[in-house]
Amino acid sequence: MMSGKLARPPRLSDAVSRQIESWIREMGLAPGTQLPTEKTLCERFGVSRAVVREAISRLRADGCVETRQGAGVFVAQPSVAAAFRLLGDEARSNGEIADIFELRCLVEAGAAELAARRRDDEDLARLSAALEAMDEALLGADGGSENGAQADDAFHVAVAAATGNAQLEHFLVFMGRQFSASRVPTWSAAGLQAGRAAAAQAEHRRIFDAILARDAEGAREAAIAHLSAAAERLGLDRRRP
Amino acid sequence: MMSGKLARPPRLSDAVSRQIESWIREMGLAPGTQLPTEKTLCERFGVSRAVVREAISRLRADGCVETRQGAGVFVAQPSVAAAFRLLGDEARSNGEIADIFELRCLVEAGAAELAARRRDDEDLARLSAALEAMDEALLGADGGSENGAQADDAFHVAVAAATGNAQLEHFLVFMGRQFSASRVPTWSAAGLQAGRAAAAQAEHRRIFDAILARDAEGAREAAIAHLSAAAERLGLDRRRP
DNA sequence: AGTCGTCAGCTTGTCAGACAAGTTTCAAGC
DNA sequence: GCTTGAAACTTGTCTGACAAGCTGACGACT
Repeated sequence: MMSGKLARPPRLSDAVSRQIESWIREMGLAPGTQLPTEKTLCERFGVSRAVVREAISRLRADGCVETRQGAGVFVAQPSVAAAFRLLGDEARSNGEIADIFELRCLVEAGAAELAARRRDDEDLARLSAALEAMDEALLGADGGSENGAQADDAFHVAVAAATGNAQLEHFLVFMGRQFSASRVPTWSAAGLQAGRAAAAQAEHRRIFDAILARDAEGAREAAIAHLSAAAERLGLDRRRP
Repeated sequence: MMSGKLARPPRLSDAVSRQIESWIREMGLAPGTQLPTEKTLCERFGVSRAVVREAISRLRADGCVETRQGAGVFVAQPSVAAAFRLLGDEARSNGEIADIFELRCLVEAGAAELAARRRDDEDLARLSAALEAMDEALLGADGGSENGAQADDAFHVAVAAATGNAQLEHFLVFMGRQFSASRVPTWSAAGLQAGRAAAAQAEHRRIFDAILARDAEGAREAAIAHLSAAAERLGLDRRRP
C-alpha cells in the first residue's frame, strides 16, 4: 500500500523535551521546583546545549516550565498561558477520534444554544451566506467539493461567532480543524450523488431556523442531531450505554 | 502595594516567534508555503540563528510550521498535533475571563450529563470520596482551606472521568486549572464562615445525586446551577441578553 | 531527444566555545 | 545583626563550524 508517512529522522530536542515533561509529570514535581541546570541536562542526555535549550523553549511555550535568567529552570504553576493538546500524538485509534468528536459535539451543541439566545442580524447574515453557498454547491455539481466543504466550515464558525464568546469560537475553530478533512467526502461528487450533502444541508437548515427563531433548546437539539448524523456518516462508533 | 509582576526582560525568541506567527496568520499563507530560510530570518530580525531556531522550534511545537532538514521551513497544515491556547496572553480582561468561564461551564454541563449516563461504581466511589473530603473540610475549620479546594478540584475531575471520555477529561482538567486559584477563597476560613463553602457543597451534592440516579438532565441542570453560582461568587458578570 | 546518475550548492540539525546579563551565596566589614 | 560587595553560577545571546539531507542543473548514456 505504501501508505503512511515515511519515517522522518527524529529530532533530538523533541526527545529531550518529552523526557523532561514525563519527569515532571511522573515524579509529580510541585510548581516552583527547580530542574537541573542546562549544563547538567546536557551531560545527562549527552547532547549539546542548543538541543537542551530548544527542548526547554518548547516546554516554556507549553506553560510547563518557567526560566529565570541567572536563576534556573523551574516547574511552572498551571497558568492561563498554558497550551492544550489533545491526547494521542499520532495514529489515533478510532476510539480516541470518537472521543474527540464527542467533545466537539458537546461544545458545539452548547454553542448553538447560546447562538440562538444572542445572535444579532449580522450573525444571521453570515449564517445565511454560508447556507446559500452550500445550496449552490448542491446545485452546481461541477467541482462543488471544495466550495461545499468550505461553506460547511464557514457555517459552523458562524454559529460559534454568533455566541459572542471569542474563546468559545476560538476553541471550536480548533476542534473543527481536526475534522476538516472529514468534511470533504460529504461534499465530494460521490457524496453529492449519494445525498450525504443534501442530508447535511437539511440538518444545517434546522439549526439555522432554530437560531433565527431564538429557540435555544431547538438549536441545541438540531446541533446534536447534525453531529450525530455526521458521526454516523464518518463511521464513528462509540459504546452508548 | 507593589502588586503585579515585575517586568521580566523580554525574550527575543518569543518576539520572533510571535512575529512569524502573525505573518502566517495575517498574510493567510497556505499550508505548504515555504518561509524564508533561517539565515534570511536572522538578517531580517537582526538576531542570531540560535534565537531564530528557538522561535521556529516553538512554532513547530504549536503545529504552526513544519521543518524539513535540507529543504526549509514550511507552513504546516492544521494537524491533529496542533496545540490550543486560550486567547489573551496576560492580564486578561474581566470579559475574557467570563468567556473562558462560560466555555468551561458549557463543557462541564455536558460532562455531567454524560457522567450520569455512563458512570460505574468506581466513578461513584471517587465522587463520593471527594464529597466526603469536602464535608470534612467543612467541619474541621482548622486549615481546611487547602484540603477543601483540593477536594473540590478532585470532585470536578471525577465527574469528567466518569464520562469515560479521556479527551473530555483532559480538557476539563486543563480548563479547571485556569480557575484553580479561584477555588481557594471559597474554602478559606472566611469562605467557610460566610457559608460559601457550604453552598458549594450543597450544589455538589445535587450533582452527585443526579449522577447517582442516572438522571442526565438533572445532572446537567445541577452542574449549570453550580457553575452559575460559582461565577456569581467570583463576581464574573457577563451581559445576559 | 529522452532518461538517468552525479555532484555542487543550499538548508536544517547539531556541536563547541565565548561573552553578556542576571541571580545567588557567602564572607568581610560596619 | 545588618549591610555590602565580590565571586561563582545560571540563563540569554552570539559566532563559527561541521554533519545530514534536499534540490536542481549539468553531463553521460541509451
